[in-house]
Amino acid sequence: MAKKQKTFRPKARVPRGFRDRIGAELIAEREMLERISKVYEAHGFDPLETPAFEYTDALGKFLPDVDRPSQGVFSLQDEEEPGMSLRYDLTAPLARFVAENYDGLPKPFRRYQMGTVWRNEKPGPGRFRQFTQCDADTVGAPAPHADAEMCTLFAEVIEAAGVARDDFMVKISSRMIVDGLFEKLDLDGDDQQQTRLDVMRSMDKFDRLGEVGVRHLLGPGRKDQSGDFTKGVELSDKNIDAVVSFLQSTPVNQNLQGSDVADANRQNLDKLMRLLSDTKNGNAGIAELSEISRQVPDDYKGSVLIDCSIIRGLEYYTGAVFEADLTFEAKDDKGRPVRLGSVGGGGRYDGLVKRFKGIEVPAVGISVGVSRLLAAKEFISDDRISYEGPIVILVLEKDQMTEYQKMAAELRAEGIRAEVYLGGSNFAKQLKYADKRNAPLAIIQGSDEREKGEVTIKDLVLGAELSKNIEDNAEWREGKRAQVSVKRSELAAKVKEILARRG
RNA sequence: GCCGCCUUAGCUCAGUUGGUUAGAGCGCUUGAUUGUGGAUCAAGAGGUCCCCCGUUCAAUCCGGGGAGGCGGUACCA
Repeated sequence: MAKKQKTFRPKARVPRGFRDRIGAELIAEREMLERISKVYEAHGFDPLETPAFEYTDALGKFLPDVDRPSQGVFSLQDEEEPGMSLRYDLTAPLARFVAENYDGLPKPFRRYQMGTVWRNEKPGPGRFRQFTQCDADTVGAPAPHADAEMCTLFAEVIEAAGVARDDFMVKISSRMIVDGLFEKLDLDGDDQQQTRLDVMRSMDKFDRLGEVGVRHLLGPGRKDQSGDFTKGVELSDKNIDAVVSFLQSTPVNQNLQGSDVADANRQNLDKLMRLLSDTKNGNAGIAELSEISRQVPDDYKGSVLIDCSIIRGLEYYTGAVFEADLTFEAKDDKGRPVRLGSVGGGGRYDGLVKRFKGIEVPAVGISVGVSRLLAAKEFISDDRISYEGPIVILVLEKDQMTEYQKMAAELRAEGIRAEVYLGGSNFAKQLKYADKRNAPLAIIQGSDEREKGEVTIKDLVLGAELSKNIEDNAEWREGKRAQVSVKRSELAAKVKEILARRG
């Protein structure tokens, strides 16, 4: 009783949190990366490539931690010690590279790097487990000059990526002034590390949860709309007031531009002075922020805003922190407002190389989230990113294949994408194929044309335009206005002309 | 990780108060309009009703578990 053997068919599916990308999206990303790296190179940064894998112990200062075993990192299960993991950012590999090659590198060492990173986290909308980052860092240069350059660089890069200057803002703050705040609140004891972390986490949510939400988090705790409860930090009312007041140094939801930014920065620094001038860290932080913003070139002063609610990388950054935010309003397909938010971050991390070398090496850098920028650009320009397919040369007579290939070669020689139809279908199907490929033109040579020494060039874009006003099939077929016949020898020149006419 | 909602054709969704052949629109395939995309017309393909277990004479529908998706929240170097 031979039962039919069931053949195993794996389910064809992309792994959770990952995605396939094709055509237009890849081309758009490639162009954006090219423009970004041009800016980095113009500033003197050299390209660097490091492998996708690093030894796990090189990856981060939280890894492999006891209480959080490799959380968020894809690791190989292997006998090998210390084991390898996919990099989750480009900064840790940079620190490793600098430590490994320290003696031979020019100092300061300035490199940019674009590459894929992986994070083993729960995916969300616009949030994937594999994505591209584009970083620039200066290693071995102290504040504030290098920090000021990073602010300018950030603005230049985002502008180069295609976002208008009024549509984004580089926000800066400093970990030192937050430390100043902790001094002021008597939270600077060695035994209060955890409290400081919790307070910073709460502060980081200011833009999303607002004053009320943050007050709950700092106090008794907060219940979200699904009924889930987040434990609070249980600060005193007086301290909560102080933290909130600190966060509100910069007015939120107010689109500042140009000289307004300079005013806001001045007011902000004044306020910080009143609040924190009697603290050691606060003073140092204020001086540094003030100097950084002073050193930003006039041209970009309107794009660099001091904003104390910027927190970022809790245990990571030691000085300035940056964040690039999009400031324009966007709506999704259903007309609901969309929070576009941050398209990049960065800051000063003076402790990273120390993990490897034991010596303090000051470093500062930025990281641009390329996919976020791409998504944002789709909101800016309403028309979807689309690109033209190749010109398709139809095959009407199979024995003329060599001739068709010759036509394609002639077009390619002029720098025009062209391909000969390689399927097995009839005329109408071939045109349908060309249509689906988004081909601008189709090249037609059947026996009629061949005998006259001609080719027909059909303008598919114009044809689609004309068809809108035609209901009748006979008229649609007869009215061959969207095509011209030219001498065979003039093919390439004529195609070029038609494409140029359209722009 | 935690909380809530959802899962029926390639896509968007109907539907079955538990019953034999599960539907629509769009898309797709084929054909007609004698060598022209669109429109029109005709025909057709496509489903383990997310998966597993249970209740039942009978489960796409009820119960339990799991997976995936969406939203919120936590973490985010």
